[in-house]
Amino acid sequence: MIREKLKEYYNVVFEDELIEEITKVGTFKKVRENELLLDLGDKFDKIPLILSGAIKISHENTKGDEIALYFLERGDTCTITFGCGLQTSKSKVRGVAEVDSEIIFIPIEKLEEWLVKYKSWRNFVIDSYNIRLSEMLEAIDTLAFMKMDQRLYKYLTDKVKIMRDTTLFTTHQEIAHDMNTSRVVVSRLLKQFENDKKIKLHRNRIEVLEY
Amino acid sequence: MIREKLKEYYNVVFEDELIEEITKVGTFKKVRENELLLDLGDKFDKIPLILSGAIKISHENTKGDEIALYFLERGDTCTITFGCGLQTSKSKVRGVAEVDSEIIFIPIEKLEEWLVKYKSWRNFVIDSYNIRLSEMLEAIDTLAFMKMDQRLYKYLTDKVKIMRDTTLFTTHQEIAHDMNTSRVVVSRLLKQFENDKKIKLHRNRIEVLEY
DNA sequence: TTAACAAAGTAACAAAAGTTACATTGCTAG
DNA sequence: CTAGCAATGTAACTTTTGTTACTTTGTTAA
Repeated sequence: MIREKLKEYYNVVFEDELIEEITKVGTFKKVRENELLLDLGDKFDKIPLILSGAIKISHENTKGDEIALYFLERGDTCTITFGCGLQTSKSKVRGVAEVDSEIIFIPIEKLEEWLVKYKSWRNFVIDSYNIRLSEMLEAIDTLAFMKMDQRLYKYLTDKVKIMRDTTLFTTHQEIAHDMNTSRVVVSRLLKQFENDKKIKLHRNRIEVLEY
Repeated sequence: MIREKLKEYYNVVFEDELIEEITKVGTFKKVRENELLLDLGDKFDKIPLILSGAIKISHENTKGDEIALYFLERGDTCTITFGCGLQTSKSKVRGVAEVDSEIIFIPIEKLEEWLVKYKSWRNFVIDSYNIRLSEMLEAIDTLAFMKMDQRLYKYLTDKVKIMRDTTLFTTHQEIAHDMNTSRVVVSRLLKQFENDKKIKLHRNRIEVLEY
């Protein structure tokens, strides 16, 4: 079953031989929407390969404030956890399934072993790291240079792309939480967007008209 | 000469055989304070190994606003440039020598070649990436959760650690630039810190008393 | 010694974001 | 069909940050 899933989603990415190896040692898991995959402080000794769905990665400081960083999608892996299993260091991020998702987990020991054996794995690891660094840079960009209204609009349009649906099922409170601001601020700005005909507001639901 | 430098700074990190390889293909460079090493959009096909000094890595958006991300020090490499040489992607960051520094440059092709051959290189690359991701996370933390006064104080104390000197030779304008805020805001907060006996202000110079 | 200039100080105001408090609305379980 | 409740709307206010404009202070080169 894993073999079929891999061939479906990773056929161009990995060599046949590597797909066989992953089939041997990988474990497949379906996760439900809102399921917690990885919490802060976890010692995570598996490499996740996302087959389908979306995982929201967020970061929390010592005071308990939280901010959403980025989403993992099909073809992604969570490089930020690569450090968790190897050394004594523990996860600094949280991963929650945004929608029902399918994941294959690979034991962390294979990370290095396969770096030696498979060119496609070397590319995958390096690419994954580079993509993740880019995403972090984008998050920094957003925080450093954008005002709240721009950040919020980016949040909405990014989510539309991830969910592949112009209707977002979420609450103002949840958005505020993801952006580390207050519900009132979000409601105020969303109302502005609605007046500007960029979105349409409903209870528990936002239609994004322009994106 | 490179061999001696490497043995001095990277003896525990790299296997002897790898040090020989680096000696063969690496080029040594001394850079002066304020020298630009890597600019936005550059196609950078070298891996830098920092031997001494400090390189300030900063990020600029399309509008020209800039923000300092972190410093590279002895033992560090700039993983964020690993992507620049390989694909068509170009540098999204800028690197400027904060003080006189010594660097060895390695051709980017060696990145993958040595992943296969040397365990110490695999560890170095993975560790470097993980460290960089951590630093990025810290930058996000600072931007998302801290008020300007805390951010500024962190800026000062971080710099004291990097420079190994409690006296910082800088201007309010330069700090404002690094933090993407205005000079007036920085001056105002610094004056507060001085009143709180945390620092002492001079022209072009700040003494950090508590850190 | 002093003109010139960069750096720093500061007041006054504007804009953005956060907070409090309460009203209104829409959904759902009984 | 309605009580209860979570979600949303909104006003009023505070705090933080940014901006403008002008003054004062060191430093340096002529």
